[in-house]
Amino acid sequence: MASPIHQRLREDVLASVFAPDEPLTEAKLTERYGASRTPVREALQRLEQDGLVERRGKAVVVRTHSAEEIIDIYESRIILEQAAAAKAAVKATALDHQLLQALLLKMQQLDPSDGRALAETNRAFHSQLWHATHSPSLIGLLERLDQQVRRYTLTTLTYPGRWPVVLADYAELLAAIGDGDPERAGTIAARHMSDALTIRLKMYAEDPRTL
Amino acid sequence: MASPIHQRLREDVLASVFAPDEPLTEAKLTERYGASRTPVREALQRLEQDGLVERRGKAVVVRTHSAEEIIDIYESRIILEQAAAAKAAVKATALDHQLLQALLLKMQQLDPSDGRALAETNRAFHSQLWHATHSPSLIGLLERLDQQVRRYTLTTLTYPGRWPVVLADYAELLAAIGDGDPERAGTIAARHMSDALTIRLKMYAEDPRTL
DNA sequence: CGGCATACTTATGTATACAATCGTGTACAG
DNA sequence: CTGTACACGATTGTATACATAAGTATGCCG
Repeated sequence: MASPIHQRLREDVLASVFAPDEPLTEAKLTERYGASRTPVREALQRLEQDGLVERRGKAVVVRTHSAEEIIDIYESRIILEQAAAAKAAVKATALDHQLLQALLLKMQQLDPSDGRALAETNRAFHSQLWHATHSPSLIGLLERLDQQVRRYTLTTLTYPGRWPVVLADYAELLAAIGDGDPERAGTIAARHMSDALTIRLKMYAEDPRTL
Repeated sequence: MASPIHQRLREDVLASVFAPDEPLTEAKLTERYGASRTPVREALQRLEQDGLVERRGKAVVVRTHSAEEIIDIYESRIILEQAAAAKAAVKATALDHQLLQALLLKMQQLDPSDGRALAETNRAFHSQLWHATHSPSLIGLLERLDQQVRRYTLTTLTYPGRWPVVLADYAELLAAIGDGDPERAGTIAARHMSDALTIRLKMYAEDPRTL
């Protein structure tokens, strides 16, 4: 399914290699990745369907999201994360729980100033949680949403005082999942994501460029 | 975005023109739609990403879902429909509300035995409701889920006694949306979708082929 | 008679040539 | 000076030829 150039192009887009208004001409990408137009076109099409790029007139450009769009995506994600946490509380296996515990432990030992590591491990934790639902459709929907905003690397994790709260939330969440309490797990997850949105909005208010 | 052959192929897949095990070779589709392999390949790729077809070994075949997968998708949809109804109660404009009312009226005047018309109008109602949220992400997620199971035309709408309940549910839902009551709207939508799942499971228990 | 290796057929993956279209710049007219 | 029309250039859309790999049938060996 995933061709090598599709992956490379996606990573480059997510890493903001291309400017928001820079046209991703097939010729340019052809040269960059050393492949012919056919696989390049296929990769572009996939990214378009994933919502990572869009056609502007004839050209394809990296897709940007307005503050409203990001809020909208966030709100949908709150819904889905709540549902996922609740379902994980019911469906998670002992292995799922142990893997999540291991990730949490790892996060507790990270350097809180290393934003990159924080974001990376945090993503892994979420992904693991999604998989603990054993619900392919939920996983698919959440991955889709996540990917659309992944380019906005400015996470809320480095916001002053946020990281310890995140760790506490996760510990609490795992406890609820361990107890098989879907309602509590869902509530915690919803509050957690809702807080993240609040912080993001605060960050945006302080400096709109951080969007 | 949507090329003509992509649309045609999708419609054919949704209309079960191809057998579940029939390999959709590019040559065959090339001949069927009178285009060359390039656009055919692009269409196949899109349908694959939409979850309508899948690669089995080298060949591409229509994707089928097990009972478990359909239940899983349904459960995710319950979540999203509840969220959408709640959000519509907050965001719907007067025009949205009128359009929904008009659709409901149309449904009330339909012949309850015309399963095809029921399914079609019902889908239109849902779609209109989604759009009343004015949330692109929610709309996108719901459309995605819907498309994945649209091929299983056996809707619950023709189940004995179901249709009047559906109409009553929708009337109640519109009242809640008109009152701007997100909680009530969400509850009604969730119950409605949950009932649909229950009926579907009952139908499946009575005759597993109806899946 | 059965299993495995090998050659062949067929379908997909890739590259490239050709066609069509869109955007742009320029020139001319008002 | 501005607006419009036309022509040219660049880029994407389509078709096809070629390369590669997967699946299959056949024949030989155990």
